[in-house]
Amino acid sequence: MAPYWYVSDKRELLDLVARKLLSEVELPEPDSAPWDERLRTVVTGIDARLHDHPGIAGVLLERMRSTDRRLMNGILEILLSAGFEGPKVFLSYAMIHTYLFGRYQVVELDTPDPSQVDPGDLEDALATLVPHLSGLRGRDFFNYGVDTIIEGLRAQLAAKKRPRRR
Amino acid sequence: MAPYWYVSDKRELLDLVARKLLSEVELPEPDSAPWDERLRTVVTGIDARLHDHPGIAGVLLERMRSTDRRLMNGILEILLSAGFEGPKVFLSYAMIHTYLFGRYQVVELDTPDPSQVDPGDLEDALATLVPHLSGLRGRDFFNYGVDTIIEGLRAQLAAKKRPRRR
DNA sequence: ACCTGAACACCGTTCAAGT
DNA sequence: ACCTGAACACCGTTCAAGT
Repeated sequence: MAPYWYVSDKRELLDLVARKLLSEVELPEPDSAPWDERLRTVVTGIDARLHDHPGIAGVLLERMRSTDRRLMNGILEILLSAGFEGPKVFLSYAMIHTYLFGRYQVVELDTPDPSQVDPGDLEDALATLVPHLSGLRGRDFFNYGVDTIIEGLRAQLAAKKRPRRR
Repeated sequence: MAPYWYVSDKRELLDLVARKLLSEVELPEPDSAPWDERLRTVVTGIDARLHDHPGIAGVLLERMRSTDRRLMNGILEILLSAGFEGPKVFLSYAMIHTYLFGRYQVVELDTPDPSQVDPGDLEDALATLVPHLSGLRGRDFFNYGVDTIIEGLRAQLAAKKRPRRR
């Protein structure tokens, strides 16, 4: 019961834990590398911390506010240095935030036992793809997701400078 | 208490609700439009449903399994038609899944009242950006996120065919 | 076969009482 | 100032009893 003297809520307690956890993540020096590499570095650092304490990801996903201010600033600055402006900086941040912390809410998809799946069902895309699933690890999902987001952001930057395609 | 006769768990009950909800989402005809447009259509359809019942998003985020099989297949087929192969199909699906359902876990970021933020703090990227935040709506986050993911996926497809850059 | 009501375990929170 | 223990409300689940 003692914590209740310091904190008014369980939520608030978890916020503190979350902040503490993220405060240990290092931010790369501003000019140490191009923006995409720096972004990958921070995001990987965060992910490493979450890996050890996956329960905390939920707290962070829910409330951007409880994200360590220093870290959030660090990411915003990387995005600014990439060339994002105004609202785009936030839109980009929110996307990264959602993916990064949302990941840990997804229970490592329990593979439907390949032998259980009816392989005759060719209509069923899932069934025919199941064999590929067993080789995938959490790391693969993370790397692919981060790659895709970075490429997507790069495209957004390019779109700003050229005539729209859409 | 009656539900407990049909279902062994609260979780299982919510799974059924989630499936029912997604079963109402329409899938575009396979050749009706290019893959990216079709993807945007499904994803927007899902989002519309979630918008009315945001509580369900959490269930879907947690367990890919409880996603309506028909819908998941529909998305996998769109990805296949885009040119993704083997594991990449899943990696791409997982990314979309995480973002789409994760979104609803993020409480609409409570803007730190602009007048509260110290504007003198120029070190603080967040503080200087706050003015841009007030104009942003949930729709904006969604559209930007989906755009970015689609562009990211397009880049992944292109990377497959050309020599690697990384 | 299906529903109801009472009971139980569990957990977040409060509060009075301790030191 | 800070901690402890008992009490309470709330919720998921069980189970015996109803129809």
